[in-house]
Amino acid sequence: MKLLLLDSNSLINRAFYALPTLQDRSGRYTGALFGFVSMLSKLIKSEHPTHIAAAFDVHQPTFRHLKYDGYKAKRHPMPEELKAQVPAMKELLLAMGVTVVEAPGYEADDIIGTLAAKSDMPTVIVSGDKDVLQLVSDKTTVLHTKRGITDVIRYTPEALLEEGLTPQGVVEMKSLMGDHSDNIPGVPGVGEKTALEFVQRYGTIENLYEHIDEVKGKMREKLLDGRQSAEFSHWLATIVTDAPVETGDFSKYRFSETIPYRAKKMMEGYEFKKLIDRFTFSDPDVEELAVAEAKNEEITTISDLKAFLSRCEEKKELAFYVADDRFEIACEESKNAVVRYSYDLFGESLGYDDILQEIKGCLSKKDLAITVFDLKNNYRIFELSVKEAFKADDVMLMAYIADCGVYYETPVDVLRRYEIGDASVASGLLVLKKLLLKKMVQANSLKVYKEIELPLVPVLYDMEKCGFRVDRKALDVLSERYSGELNAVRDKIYALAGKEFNINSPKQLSEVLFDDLKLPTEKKRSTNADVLGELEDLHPIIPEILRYRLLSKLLSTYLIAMKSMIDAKGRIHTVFNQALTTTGRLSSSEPNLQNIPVREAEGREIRSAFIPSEGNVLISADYSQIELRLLADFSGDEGLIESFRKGEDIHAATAAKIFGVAEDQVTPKMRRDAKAVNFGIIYGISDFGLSKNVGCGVKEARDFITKYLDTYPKIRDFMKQSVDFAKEHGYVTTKMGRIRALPEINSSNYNVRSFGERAALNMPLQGTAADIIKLAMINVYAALERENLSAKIILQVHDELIVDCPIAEKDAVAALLHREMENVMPLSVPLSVNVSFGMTWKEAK
DNA sequence: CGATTCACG
DNA sequence: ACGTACGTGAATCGG
Repeated sequence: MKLLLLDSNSLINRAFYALPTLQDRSGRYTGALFGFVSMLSKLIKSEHPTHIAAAFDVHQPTFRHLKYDGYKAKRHPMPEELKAQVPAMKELLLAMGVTVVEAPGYEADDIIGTLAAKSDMPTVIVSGDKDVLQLVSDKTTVLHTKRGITDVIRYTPEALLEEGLTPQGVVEMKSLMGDHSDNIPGVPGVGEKTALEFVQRYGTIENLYEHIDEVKGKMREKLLDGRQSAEFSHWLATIVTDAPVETGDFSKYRFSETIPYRAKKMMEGYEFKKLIDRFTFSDPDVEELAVAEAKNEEITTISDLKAFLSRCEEKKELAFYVADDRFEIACEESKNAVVRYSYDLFGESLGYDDILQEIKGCLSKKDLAITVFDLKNNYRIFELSVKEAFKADDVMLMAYIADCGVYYETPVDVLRRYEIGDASVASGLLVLKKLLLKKMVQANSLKVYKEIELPLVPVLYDMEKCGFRVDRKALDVLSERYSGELNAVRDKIYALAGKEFNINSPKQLSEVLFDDLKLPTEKKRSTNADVLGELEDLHPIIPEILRYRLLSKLLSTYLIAMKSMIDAKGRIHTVFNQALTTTGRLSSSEPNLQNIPVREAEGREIRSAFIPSEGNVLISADYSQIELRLLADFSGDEGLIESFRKGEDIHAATAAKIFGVAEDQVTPKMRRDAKAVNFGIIYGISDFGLSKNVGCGVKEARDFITKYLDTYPKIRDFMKQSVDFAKEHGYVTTKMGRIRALPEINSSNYNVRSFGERAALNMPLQGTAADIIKLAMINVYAALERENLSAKIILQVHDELIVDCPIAEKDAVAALLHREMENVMPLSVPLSVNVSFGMTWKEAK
């Protein structure tokens, strides 16, 4: 959350004088508009405000002005060329979704002062005037446009202090030195230098006059003569914080970086050619759809509800949404039923369960097109068995596929994004369904939704419901063992440091290491394992700290937290988020079962607490090198393809080739380095990143990469083609047509652009792997059912499936997993799956 | 609530 | 001259 407050009059003035006189074809003046919008585009990019208020002056004589005759009267009159642009600016801002705020008789800075005072989010004020510096606080920063429109200085309390001022000091300064442009008189004969001196010494003018005896000579006379003027100036210079503007509900100022399409039309009218590219605009189809705002109809009786639902059945269309306090139902875009529920003990009004049962009755009806947001969660809401899991369109998944890269938590988020009124959610879902289907057809990604995401929903629901059996006692034993050792290690660290401190605090730890113990550091005082690893031999405290970190991580994240999530049946149920990652992977949370330790021995022990159901065995089936195989397929590189076809150890084979030795001459280090390069390629390699990972110089790393790309020349072409495609189209895709938008790829910022280039390489590989395992899950699930096997998929960890399998089915299921997973999609290299068994997850590896 | 750290693929 | 591997979630500290 961030609030951006624009001192619009000041900014539009800056813009006007900073730019030459511009006119569009029809002769309208556009210079100030252009400058203002250009500035705004930069602010949006750099600040990412969630709320914006553009404050404008509305001059009207009020008592505040009348008290001081001549106030503002002397201000330069606004040139005609600028005057005409002010209303045009307001119109354009409104079109862009920026709230324009005015209050008769109040200046823009009074409005800003009020909003800044009342907002409870971080606030950034943008102005060309220095008055607003008095509003600087820990919460509020000021961006002062120094010269032109691009030069800004950011004022925080600290930055202000460096100029020798406090926020209040800004007011005190003005009271003494005055401000010509604002017609604040100040004390005649006192300039900036003197004023600053007094303010630094006395703080306030009030205090200055209390100690006026300390001021000598002519200056004292000037001050005494100007006292009244100083006090009056003080009053004038103080920005008010009680202007009559909306401060109760800041949602009025909400702003979305997706700018309404009609603003684009307006900008085109003003001929802002390049400037337009700096904004993201909403879909042009959307606004015609958005016209129809649905009528809401309150339903209060069970018979009305029944009637509405049977109408839905007639229309063969049903969209619904379950909220905290109500259900919403619709069968057409123009009408939305709202059914509020209450907890009425006498059963006189509609209760949650009554409504739920009524809707539930419709779910199994044939020929009824159901639309919801987050289908899997709706299965849970209706407490459905897996058999009852109904078919429906899921707008959350549609938006995830059609509008990739934007995370939508609620249907309201999607409705807002498409400017569709959020007052009627269920009918809004119908509008969205139509729109998003169209988008997917245009983008060629409908298949991903229909054939991957949607059929995956009941599979995931079943997995979540089933859960993973956990041996609570085994967790207890580990907790005991690790917390005992943790205490011992903690004492050792205290002894070595010579004091007690919070080892969990990176700040305190770095003070102990780099200040108390004087361990060497190159400017970064990070305490992460990489840095500590380099210091390992320099002090005996380092290995203890690493050990402490390891143990406390295991305890807090995997032992204590995990235990609290075991249900009455001794099982843990994760939640798979299907619409979150930018690549198409799933994510797992509450708890995350996709990051249970495996790499280190101690951590791996935790897997021995994960066990099969009674009478079952765990089966793990993981794809071997799936992303590298996809790299081989995508690039068509013969060398890499050949290695996979022959079933070679790919890292060893790579090492042999890039180091030019026979395969039996490959040392472990050579294989390790080759493996790092293989991974690096998948991540969108950089010499620096590789050098850090391998622990060699950047130059050596560069040589590695060159040798690698000479060995597999088509990979070089593939990398270039991927980046070129992304630069041209602004997105990349997987083999199945899943899309990731990559606006970063054409950024003028090197770091942002480089990130885009790496993501352009990585996403098609990681995303296609995600598509493949999702398809495999659907196929495995169907095959298990078809063959009447009662084995259950219980977990997916990106390239691996865990199955809870009756011992009698063990061999059949293993064969099934091989068959379904390896034949999910034909590639120019084989997909290879390793299957292993165990009575604990640790054994099944 | 952001930053840091570390667990996984 | 710049600062870098891709994708996640959870615990913890400290403002």
